[in-house]
Amino acid sequence: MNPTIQPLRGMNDVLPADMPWWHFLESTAHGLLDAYGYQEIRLPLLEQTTLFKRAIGEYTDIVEKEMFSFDDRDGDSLTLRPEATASLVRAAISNGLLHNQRHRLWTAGPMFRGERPQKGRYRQFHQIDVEAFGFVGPDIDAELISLSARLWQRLGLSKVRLELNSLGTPESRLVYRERLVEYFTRHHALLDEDSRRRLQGNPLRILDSKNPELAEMIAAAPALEASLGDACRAHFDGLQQALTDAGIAYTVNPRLVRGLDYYSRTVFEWVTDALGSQNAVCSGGRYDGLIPLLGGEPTPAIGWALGEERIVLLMQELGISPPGVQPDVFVVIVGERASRAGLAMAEKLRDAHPGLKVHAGLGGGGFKAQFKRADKSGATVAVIIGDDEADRGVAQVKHLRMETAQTTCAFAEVPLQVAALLGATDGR
RNA sequence: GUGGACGUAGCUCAGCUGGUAGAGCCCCGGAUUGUGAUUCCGGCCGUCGCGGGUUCGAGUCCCGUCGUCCACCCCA
Repeated sequence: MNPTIQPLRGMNDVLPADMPWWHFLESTAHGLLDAYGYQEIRLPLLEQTTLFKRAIGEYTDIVEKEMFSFDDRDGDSLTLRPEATASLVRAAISNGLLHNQRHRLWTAGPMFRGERPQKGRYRQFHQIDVEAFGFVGPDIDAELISLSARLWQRLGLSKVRLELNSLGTPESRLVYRERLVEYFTRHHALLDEDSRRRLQGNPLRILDSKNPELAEMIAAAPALEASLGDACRAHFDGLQQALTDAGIAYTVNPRLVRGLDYYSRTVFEWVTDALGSQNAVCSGGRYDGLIPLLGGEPTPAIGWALGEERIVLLMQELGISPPGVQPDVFVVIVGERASRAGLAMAEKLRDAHPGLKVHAGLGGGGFKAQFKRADKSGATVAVIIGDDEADRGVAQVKHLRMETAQTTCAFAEVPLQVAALLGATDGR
């Protein structure tokens, strides 16, 4: 045997056993987005490296050390997208979607970041990403958050809570940033190593520190809220009012700052305590300034992204079982002559009832083995064909979940009998 | 990127101070030769992540490497 090949670090196979949760999440989200009037857009996985440098910020960790970048044959630097927003904005600009227009868009797929893997944090991970362009007011902020809240509700997800903050405008943030740097510089002796590093690059992130020794000093730091302008203040108030109207609970977390540079005003995060340290399952915010940065007409914009792996993990953690995918019918096939008749019967059932889930008991085995498989498959009804039946042109039809007699039917009668038994179960 | 734990059958794991691998589950077959549970019997499955070193001898010790997990960092 040849040596086996290990998968790449942080790159996972999503196995059949987990797919029901993925489908549940994706189909629920898809349905909800449709219902809210959001349109799907599909984007390339590769973009010019410049896009992310400009959008996310040249000096963020993501761009500095986590991107999968490489040169193509022409020497151009390409990057596997580390997030969707930049690509989506680029696509909107490339296709002229931003000329005095409004758009509600969503996309889903894999993202790539070269981080050290951990549970709920992978190098290839999947996001569902929702963005709205051209809406100024806090109403769209509230709609987007309501949409996410409704998604949790539909998925049966508890143990998530909403945290909210406003970062103000880039200008006011700059002023605040200076005050913060001034404050932390004054307390430089108290800062840990990480925070000293952050003081250079992204001082706002110090507010987010998990180090309990810094808690007291951080709590006394100037509050971002105080440097909010009137317009931002009103926007934030409007959002909170709308959320209260919608009955969505939230807490304002003044220390909630985002890792990406492009956010302004509203930022929010759905967090959980159930997944260890990777506690953010969905986060987003407003980024009114990003589009001109990428060469588009100034357009207000807001969006969020959820991590599919984290949601799936959380659903499993909470014991949420997705809708089953059990077959309706299992065709028990035993014997040489039964083999042909069995296959034909499975097809006949599919012809007669297009939506019917039919598993054919291929692969041989005796009656005992076939019935074990039928039982394990979760099928409701078994259609049984042995050599005996094949010779006589009949099949046995048996309900596997109810104590009723097994009946013998001519081949032609089988679809009807099957439908009758399924009807007895769930009113189909 | 930093610190730590770990990597033995498809899965969960055992294997003490080094002497050439075990259990349970799963799967397959059988228990009056055509029917799903339980029980019982039998069977299949591993180059002990990979590479090197020490040793008469390594799953067991050492080094390297790849991967997983946890915390930090970062973030979905």
